[in-house]
Amino acid sequence: MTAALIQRLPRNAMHPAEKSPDPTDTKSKILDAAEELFMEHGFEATSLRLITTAAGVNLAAVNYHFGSKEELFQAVLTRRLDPMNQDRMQLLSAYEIAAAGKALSCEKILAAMFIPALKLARDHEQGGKNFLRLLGRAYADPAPFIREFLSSQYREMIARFRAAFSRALPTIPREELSWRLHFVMGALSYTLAGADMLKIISQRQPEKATNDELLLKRLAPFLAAGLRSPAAPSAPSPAEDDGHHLFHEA
Amino acid sequence: MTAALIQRLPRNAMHPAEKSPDPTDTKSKILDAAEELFMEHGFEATSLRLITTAAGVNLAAVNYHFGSKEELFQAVLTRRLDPMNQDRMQLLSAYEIAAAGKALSCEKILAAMFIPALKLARDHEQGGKNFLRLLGRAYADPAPFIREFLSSQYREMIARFRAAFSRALPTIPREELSWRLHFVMGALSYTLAGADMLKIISQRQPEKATNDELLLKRLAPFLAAGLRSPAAPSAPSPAEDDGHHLFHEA
DNA sequence: GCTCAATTCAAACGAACGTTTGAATCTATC
DNA sequence: GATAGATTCAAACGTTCGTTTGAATTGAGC
Repeated sequence: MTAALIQRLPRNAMHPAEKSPDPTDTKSKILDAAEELFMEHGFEATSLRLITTAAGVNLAAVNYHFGSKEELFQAVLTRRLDPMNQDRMQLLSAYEIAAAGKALSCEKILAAMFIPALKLARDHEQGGKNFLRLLGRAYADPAPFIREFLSSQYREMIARFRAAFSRALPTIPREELSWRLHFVMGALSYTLAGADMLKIISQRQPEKATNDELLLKRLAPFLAAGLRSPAAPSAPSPAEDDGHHLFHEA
Repeated sequence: MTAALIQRLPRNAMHPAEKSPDPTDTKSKILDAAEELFMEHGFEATSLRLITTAAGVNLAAVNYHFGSKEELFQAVLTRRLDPMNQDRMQLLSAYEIAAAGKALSCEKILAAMFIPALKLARDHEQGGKNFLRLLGRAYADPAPFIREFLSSQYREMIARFRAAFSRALPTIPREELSWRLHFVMGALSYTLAGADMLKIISQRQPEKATNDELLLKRLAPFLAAGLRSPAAPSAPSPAEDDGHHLFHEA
């Protein structure tokens, strides 16, 4: 049984040279096909046979190059998510340096989050266009290995941006800010994931609806207004009301 | 082969009397177990054997009472979603009548959306507490039958609330309002679905984080501020900029 | 207590799944 | 061109899936 642990993996999987951007090799073909199919059908509903057939490679190639279906999914995510979050943090640092010690505006911080995402949304030659929808769906996936992976991938970036927002909004208590950052991430991921749902709301053809650029351009001011809204009192006794007095009158 | 279409279904599935709230009969036991397990693992990853074992019923009972796994999932959703959306629309109507022709505030309209959801979140005896998380995940599920089902279930309610927001925010163009309503639905569903993700952001134990009541109490003012924010110009030429001038400075 | 329809049950069906295997093929190095 | 490692391949593995079947059980109406 211990012999089963010895996987047969390609050499570069052990100590990867980490430079195989050749879009014609087997690994890249698998990643491209998997990205599109995972986005379309979700993780569980996408079989390895579907992926390998679409990629034009042998079924066993996935287990050979990636080890398992789960590791393939993580590889699909990390290929674009890691550079995107690096871009976000670098952009935020650049803004902070340019501000010369002054606090950034909410819009600037949101721009540092959104612009790297937009770069992917526009990446038509690469499959980056599909990736954001896949990412948005991964957020809501209950599979533990996905949640843990995303958690580890996001931890550093979230911490950086939370500190930036904390400086931009000194009057908002820490806990309230955590909630609002949560809402920001939620609206962003849901918006990127659910272009379909827009049909229900707008009840018109979403011809330009898939234009992620326009979408984020409308989302940023919406979120900035919410972030800046005055902090509500910290709700000392929420235990026993009946739910009909939760919202202050306008 | 046409004989295969003749399903063996219980009598009340044809012309249902629609009143079986007995929580001890087979149908209810299946619905309760399915609600919890679908929430925990998602649709694809939850097997009928897991559900029927948890419910303490025979495997074939699902196909007998509901027809198929997909129809079971729809039954799980519709059992609580339909009454909740009815409550929302009735509450909105009550507010509008009480306002005597005057436009409602954003907070009031959001209250009409959130209070029925809160009622479910507090429903501890029933399994209503789990339902909201299941619903939030269903929003992001790529399965066509889920998307079509949700679309049909939400169409009427969304139309009603869009009209209400349109009256509350006369200065916001129709298209911009559609986007913002989309953001509202996104933040709401994501927030309800992803209690896990909060751990990443707050980096503290979410002891009270699962308190959906507190959660929505913070979400509503955040969204109201976003909804009320001044409408941006309608972006006449968004085609060819480089993404670095999307956000106005503060 | 018999009847008949509704429901439950154990068992099996065929299909599809992720993964593994061992041989075949490719490719660079000597 | 022989060698050795990396990669590809067809085939099969064992498991699990949703669904179906036909008999057993239940329960109300006559």
